[in-house]
Amino acid sequence: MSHTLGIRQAQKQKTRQALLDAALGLLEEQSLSSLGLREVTRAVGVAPTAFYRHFRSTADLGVALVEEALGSLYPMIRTMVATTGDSEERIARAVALIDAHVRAHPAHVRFLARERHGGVQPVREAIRAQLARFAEEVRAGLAQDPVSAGWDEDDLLMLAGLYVDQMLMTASLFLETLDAPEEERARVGRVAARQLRLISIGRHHWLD
Amino acid sequence: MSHTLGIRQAQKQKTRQALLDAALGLLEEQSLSSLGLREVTRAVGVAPTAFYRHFRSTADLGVALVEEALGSLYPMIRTMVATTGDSEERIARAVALIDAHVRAHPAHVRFLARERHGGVQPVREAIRAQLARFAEEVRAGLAQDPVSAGWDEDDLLMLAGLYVDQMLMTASLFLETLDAPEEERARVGRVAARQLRLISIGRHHWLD
DNA sequence: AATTCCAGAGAACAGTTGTTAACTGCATGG
DNA sequence: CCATGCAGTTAACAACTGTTCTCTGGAATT
Repeated sequence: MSHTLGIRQAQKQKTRQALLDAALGLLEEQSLSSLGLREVTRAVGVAPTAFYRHFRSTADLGVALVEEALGSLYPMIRTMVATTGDSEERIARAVALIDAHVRAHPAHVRFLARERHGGVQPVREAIRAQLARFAEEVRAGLAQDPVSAGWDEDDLLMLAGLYVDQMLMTASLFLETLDAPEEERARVGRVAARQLRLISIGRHHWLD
Repeated sequence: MSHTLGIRQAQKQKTRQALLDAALGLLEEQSLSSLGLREVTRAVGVAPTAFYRHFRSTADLGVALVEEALGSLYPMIRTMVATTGDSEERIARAVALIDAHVRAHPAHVRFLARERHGGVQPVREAIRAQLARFAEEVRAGLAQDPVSAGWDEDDLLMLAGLYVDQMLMTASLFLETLDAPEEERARVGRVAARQLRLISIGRHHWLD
């Protein structure tokens, strides 16, 4: 399946990845709509015109970053959905997973939170579409759960959307406490767990 | 209390407001971090240097916009908190209020959703601080409700935060359907109502 | 009526931006 | 081994940016 790339294609992909990484770094303190193409190439140490060999524009780069950022998020969602145990265990696991993901890929989380409502339409749309796929995945997972017996398909998707949004909000809060005292970070985790617990309780009594 | 401004101060405030309005308009298709000072003054029809008579920088303008945008949101929150009736009535009222607010002040909602996680730190901080005030207001309202008898103060604030976040998410979704068919907009409203219902159910069984 | 104040104008600055065209050198396929 | 392809370079372009300094006209103060 996997074909060894020629040294030419390999070098190209390496440069492309360097551009993506540099962009993510620069986006720590600005938004995509203010990210300049020259700025990115300068950070990589490559000529401005080289940018065009990989991307049509910075918006195009943004769409590529969506794939990268959500690509790293996808396995986490799968893990969360696949996790077994009672409600309380699953909640604790979920919060811990979010925490770990933010530590592992802070720039990815920042990018998603920032550009989800950001100023570049194609990027917003790409994020929306991918998050909808995630919600669908979560819905499928919820459908397996005996608690969901008798649930409407629409209601399951509604709940899945709530979970996805909540996950992103929590991730963003963890991000803001990345270089705050551990105590603050723990507080954020506790609040997030209780919010998930409240949603879980609502879920159990939905059909009353 | 109210002092009639001299024509000088009046003219100054008029220009300032024109700058704020122009900025909100320009931010429809970009983020604050890419908004140029010249761009804003050009839209108003005033010399670039006039900008400095009102704001130190575009970040400063952003903070002023936070006050404007949240100032228009505040009355809505008060109304929502003050609304009486059973759960179902209050939810319907809340969704209708959000809908009406998005129609009345789309640019304000866009600005908040966009810059809450945006690339300008002082603006993010200003929004965070004001939303915390809103959550406190909601918490105080919830505390009055008999349903909240026996609730922890922390848990009430946790719930208030959930409501505030949910309100902003819903407002942002309504915003995206501003020029979509009415059917789509109604669908968004129904999903938002069901999410609020689920949270409400969780609230009623929290102390079980 | 004379003086001070100050919102806004005008011009100029050094530096930045995206995009074009024509190039170079090296990996690749025939 | 030679011809083609193509990632990355160099140079130049007009347009734009934030910021400074100087100036002006009319409102505010005395």
